[in-house]
Amino acid sequence: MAKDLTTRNENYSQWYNDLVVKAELADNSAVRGCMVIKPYGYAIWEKMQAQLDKMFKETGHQNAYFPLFIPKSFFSREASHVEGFAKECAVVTHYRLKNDPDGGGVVVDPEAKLEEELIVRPTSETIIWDTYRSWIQSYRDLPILVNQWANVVRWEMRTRMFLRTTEFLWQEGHTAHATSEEAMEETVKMIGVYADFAEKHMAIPVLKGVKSPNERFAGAVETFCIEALMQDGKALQAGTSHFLGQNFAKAFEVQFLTKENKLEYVWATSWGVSTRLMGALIMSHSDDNGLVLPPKLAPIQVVIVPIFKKEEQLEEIRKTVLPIIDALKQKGISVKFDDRDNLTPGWKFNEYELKGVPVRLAIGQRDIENGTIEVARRDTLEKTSYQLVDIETKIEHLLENIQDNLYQKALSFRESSTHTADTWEEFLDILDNKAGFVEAHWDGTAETEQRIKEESKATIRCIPLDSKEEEGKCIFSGKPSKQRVVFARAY
RNA sequence: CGGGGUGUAGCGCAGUCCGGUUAGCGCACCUGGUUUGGGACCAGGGGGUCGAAGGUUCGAAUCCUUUCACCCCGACCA
Repeated sequence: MAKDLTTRNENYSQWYNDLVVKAELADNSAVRGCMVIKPYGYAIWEKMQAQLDKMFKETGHQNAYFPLFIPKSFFSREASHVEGFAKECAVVTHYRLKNDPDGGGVVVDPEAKLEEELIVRPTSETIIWDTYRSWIQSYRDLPILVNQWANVVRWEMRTRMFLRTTEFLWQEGHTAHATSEEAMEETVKMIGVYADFAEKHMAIPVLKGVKSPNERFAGAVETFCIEALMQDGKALQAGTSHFLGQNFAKAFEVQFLTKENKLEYVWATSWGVSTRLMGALIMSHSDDNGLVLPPKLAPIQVVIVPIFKKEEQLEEIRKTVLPIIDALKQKGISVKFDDRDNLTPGWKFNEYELKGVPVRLAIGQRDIENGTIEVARRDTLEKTSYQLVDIETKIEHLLENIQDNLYQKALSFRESSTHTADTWEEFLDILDNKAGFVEAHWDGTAETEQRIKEESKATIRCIPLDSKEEEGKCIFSGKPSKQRVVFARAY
């Protein structure tokens, strides 16, 4: 864990930004609130995509693609949906530019005004449900299990790299079902897929739960989420899965004939994760030396740094190392041999630590003579000398060990950062002095939730799926409550 | 939209208060040499409409006016 992360909250944004830039994950761009994802950052995203895509296929889903532009009128079909998104939409009003008659530049051609404005999608429920109407006639057309990889635009007032950008990359699953039960089952299944991905691949423990009505997706009947805890003690919503009921089917008139020849509205779900997961990854594991990547998502899992004085020595190292590289690649491990001669080993060590490469091998004259290689692990920064015999298996196990260790570390951090509060004073004290998750009783009303948010800046992150029934009193109103919910200050 | 800050070489910055040689430093880059087990060193070199526009002045990175962009804090955030 990065030292003093909780005490440097004020500078945490700066620290986070610097890391994103220095590790060459992304840069701010010329466009307000947008960012450039650099090749190294994108390579991590691609690994996430590949794994998620595999998991979607394994659960029976197919990919498809829908338009970027959505006619404005589509948004007004579902009342709470438009209310949720109207404030942050980019709107296309014209389709042409022309030379500025008063100067050298170009201006929007007033002649080219669109009759109906187009909205750059902030999410695709509307355009997809408008399309599904033509795909669905009978129960035999169901279920539809479709996922889209796309970019979306939300004109947020304040942005942060990866966590909240004006344009972001994501996937959005949109499914259509014949029954409520089946749709709910899908919703729960997909939040499970996300939780598995977060824990097994990103090495980030997450709480699975449902959102309070206030925090629900605009247009959803129920929103399931996974919530992760960052090292500064703030929560991050890492993924959501929504049970949409028949809201969108009714809004877009999507009906089907049942076996019994009865006309019924279709049941829907939608679920998504975004490049925000990159932010979660960075903030969960990084330390003062830079990024720490879990082996399963690291574009480079092993880097080999040769230590040499003369070209002949490099040649000798290369001869020793080539079979090792082959053997590692045979095991599906990605290896980089950094034989650049214009940088010193020390420089390279720092560079790869900054970029979070899980395992670093260093080999020089001394090692060649002894038949050894120096192995450094990024998570603990430990250095050990290994015999070259069967090195690929040892590295393979080491990578597994690092993956596991990162998860355990993050888990014990979360556990030690999860507190219970039974009074309002206790609640505020924990938020101000300890941060993290706070388990507390809530009377279940939106009014109380709102007041708590206003007075403490903390929101209900979720009502955990596994939370036990427990009699208690709401920390704010004192009214009776049947279970604890999880509060935190959040991104 | 409020409060604060920053724009000077690819990156990071000094210089601005108090106007005055040819606008400087570190990193990076190029050439040569020595180096290389935790961000090497020496020598030489290239790179700038000082965010933009207007004004004051003999003279503006520096003063005045206007404007743009970005960052941080807040409001906002399925």
